[in-house]
Amino acid sequence: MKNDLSKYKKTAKSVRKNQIRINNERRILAAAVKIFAGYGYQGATMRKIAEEAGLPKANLHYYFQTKEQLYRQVLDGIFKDWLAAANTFDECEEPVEALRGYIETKMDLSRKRPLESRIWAEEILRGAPLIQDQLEKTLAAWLDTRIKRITDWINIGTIQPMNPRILMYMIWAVTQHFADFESQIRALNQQQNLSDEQFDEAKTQVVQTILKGIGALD
Amino acid sequence: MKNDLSKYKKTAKSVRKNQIRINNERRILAAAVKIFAGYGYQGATMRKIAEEAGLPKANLHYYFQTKEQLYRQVLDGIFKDWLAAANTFDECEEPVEALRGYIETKMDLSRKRPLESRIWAEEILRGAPLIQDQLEKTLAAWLDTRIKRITDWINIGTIQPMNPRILMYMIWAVTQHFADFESQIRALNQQQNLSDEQFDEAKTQVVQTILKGIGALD
DNA sequence: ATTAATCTTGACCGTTCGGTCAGGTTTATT
DNA sequence: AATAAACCTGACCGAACGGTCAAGATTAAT
Repeated sequence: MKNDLSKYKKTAKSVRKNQIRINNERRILAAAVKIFAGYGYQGATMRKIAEEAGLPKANLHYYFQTKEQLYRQVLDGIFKDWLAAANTFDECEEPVEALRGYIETKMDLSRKRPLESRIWAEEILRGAPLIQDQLEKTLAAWLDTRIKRITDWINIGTIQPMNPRILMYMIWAVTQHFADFESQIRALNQQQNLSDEQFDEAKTQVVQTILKGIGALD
Repeated sequence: MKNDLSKYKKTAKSVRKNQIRINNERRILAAAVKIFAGYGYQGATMRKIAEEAGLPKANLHYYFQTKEQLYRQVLDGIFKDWLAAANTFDECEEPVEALRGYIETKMDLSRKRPLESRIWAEEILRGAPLIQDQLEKTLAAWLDTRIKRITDWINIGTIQPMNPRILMYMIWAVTQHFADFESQIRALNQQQNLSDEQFDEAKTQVVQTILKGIGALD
């Protein structure tokens, strides 16, 4: 009994971890997102991340053995968010509303989490050295099932014939552009970030243009 | 006379430069494009660029005093290409053909010069620290005049009402995506880069979707 | 043929990087 | 109260970075 109890406690602890550990890992990861997004993987330094987190540099290495491991955990978190947003694609049976919902969710994600979008973009830009597996397996599988859905819509004549894969590329490109190229958009908008109203207008126009462009509207 | 002659020769020389200098600067710039595109500004090292160019590192510093100056010249070259492509927008009076031509030119540029596109994208991603001026002045001016043209088309009813600025963002986003996210597209295409046929299909669909999306087709 | 200008390069320098570690402190367990 | 486990951190390390420089080699001008 004594044995069982201690075993149970040990397991519970290792699963739920210590509160200190939970807190510090969160702080470090949040700081890492900011610094990786602002400077890129190579430009980011453990010193800058430590400063941002308000912790000594050696402490980072206590929780994350190497810079690469810290970066991997940041990427993992981003990928999970990405997949969560991606599943809004399946919430509607009807093509117009399914696509509209997905595009709007992706736009909202770009608006609310631009840093994460930029980290992802830089990783792809560098040839996706650390996430190639995830792209080739998880993302490819996700894309294949959605392509099948779109193909069904085409076959029953709800939307016009086209290559669904290219449609998804277009959606990703446009929605993520508002996060990844934020500094260019700002420079072309009197050095002001898009206001909520401007962003809403963009969101509406993006949805309208794409849906109309594939013959799902009008 | 002797004085005049020597002065003239000096001027001619400094304008046309030496053949050795022309050659080596070209070699170094070509190597720099490859390395900056592959590793990013911070990840690129003068050593790697020197190896790629087949020259000793110290020689790079003879032609380009600092890494930043070399990078600036690379960016300048890219910006010039960008503007040259951008001017195809003005070649046609008619909106459908003007937009089609511009989109196709941008797609071709992504296909033929993906490295340059990626360097540009990374610079924007990092907040455009070195090209903010060019964005706010040259690019903003270019965009404004094209927005006026599109607005005219809207006012005479050739294309439907919308925000031309957002249309341009969408065009940039989609066309550059095929260069900037090439490694993601490859991972989702059985680890193969798009074939010429696949790219042509993408080009056609991008043009069709956007033009139809703004009510310029069908 | 001589001089001047340009080009080339191995060796070197100060700085900063990611990462380590010993030894102290705090927290949890018994 | 005592012991163990987890946490903290200043000081340090080898490697790699951008950049420099002196001295020699090559090319151009007279």
